[in-house]
Amino acid sequence: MLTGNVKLAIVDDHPIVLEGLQRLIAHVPEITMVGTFTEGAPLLDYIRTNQVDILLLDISLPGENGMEICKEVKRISPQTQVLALSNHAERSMILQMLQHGATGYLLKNIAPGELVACIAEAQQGLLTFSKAAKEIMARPSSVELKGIPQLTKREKEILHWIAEGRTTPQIAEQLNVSPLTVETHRRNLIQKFAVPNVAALIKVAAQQGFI
Amino acid sequence: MLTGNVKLAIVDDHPIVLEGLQRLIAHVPEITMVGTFTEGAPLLDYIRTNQVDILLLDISLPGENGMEICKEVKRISPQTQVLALSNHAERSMILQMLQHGATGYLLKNIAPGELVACIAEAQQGLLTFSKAAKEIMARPSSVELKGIPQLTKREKEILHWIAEGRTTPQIAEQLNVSPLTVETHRRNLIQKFAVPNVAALIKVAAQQGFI
DNA sequence: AAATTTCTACTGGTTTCCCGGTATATTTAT
DNA sequence: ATAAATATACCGGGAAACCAGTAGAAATTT
Repeated sequence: MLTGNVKLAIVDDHPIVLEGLQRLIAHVPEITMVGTFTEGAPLLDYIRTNQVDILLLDISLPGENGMEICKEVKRISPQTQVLALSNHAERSMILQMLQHGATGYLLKNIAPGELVACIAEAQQGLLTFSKAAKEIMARPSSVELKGIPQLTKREKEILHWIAEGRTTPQIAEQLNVSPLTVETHRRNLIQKFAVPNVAALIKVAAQQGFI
Repeated sequence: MLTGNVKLAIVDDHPIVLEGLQRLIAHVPEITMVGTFTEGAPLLDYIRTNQVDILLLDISLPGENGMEICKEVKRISPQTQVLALSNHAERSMILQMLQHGATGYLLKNIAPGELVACIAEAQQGLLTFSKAAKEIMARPSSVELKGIPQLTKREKEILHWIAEGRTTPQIAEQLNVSPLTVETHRRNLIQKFAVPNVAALIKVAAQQGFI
């Protein structure tokens, strides 16, 4: 599966994990470990001047944000494929990492053989997941789907325009109704989502896929 | 790969596609086609009273929103695995469908054999993609990653609290600074994202992964 | 050391939002 | 047919957001 030589880098704050991965990779001639890092900043420095094909990125570094690092990596070096490596077994976390440009998500309980297979897939420019991650993705948690309010057609319409940045008077004009009507809908939206204002409304509505 | 009997339903507005899929599935004894639909509403009625294991859902139905249908299906019948079937070859579209509870994404140029393999994977409760979709997901478009403003630490902090629904005075108190300072940061955020107000700010910031 | 960026803070004014209510047609569902 | 949900609209008032500026202190970068 692996072709040519893969330059691999790893970021993880646990030295043991770095050790283990290094030993593991040593057995695979097609993979060259070009760098191991325990923090984000040195990694970002490294990729500015060196080629890294695949990055295994622990996204739960203390005091840092794995997503930010991922985004920055892709900004500096778009051809680097980032594989998130994490204990976080939550659907929303996986989706967020993908949104930040990750090309795959591996749970830390991954088997060595599976890891190599995933690296190979990533090298070929393919999305890849560990099996456990695939299982999580196929099981939308009931928490995620619960508590999602039912919106009427009109409410969805108005929600959309609010998210676009239109004010109440502007929306009213657009829909040919009274601003007071639009305001009522807006208030109903805020109530249905149980949030204090539009800012929070847009946040939760976006999270729940309404926008 | 396929075990037992899979109850499959399809939604697609092109009769030809329905025909073709039906023919294709007829060759696979483990899959039973329990329903074909050209609109969302009849499908939703059907799943309210009948078991469907896997749903192939065309997400570009005229006058309907595939995401809404997907979300509704998962609400009514969480055990139904929804495979999005589409021509839309965009990363953001795929992510949105996953966010709405889909368990996989297949591009319409999928090979018959691959389709059956994907159905089998979905049946096992695993996330699944057609190969073309995997390729798209591994190539975050530069457009997506470009045009993303650089935010300072303070701005990120304030953005976060705005999204939580806090008002300017509340944030000021929390951070022990003047409300006027918070307002300045807020205005800088609105300017950096080139949006008219906080509602739009939260929308684009959420889309770009800041929230 | 100098330049740039970031964080801080202000004045004064307009618009919009948000809250407490109430209320009547029109659909939609039972 | 009757009940429930939806879309429409209003009043009054206080709080917050938004606009157009200016500007010094602190931290960072060059």
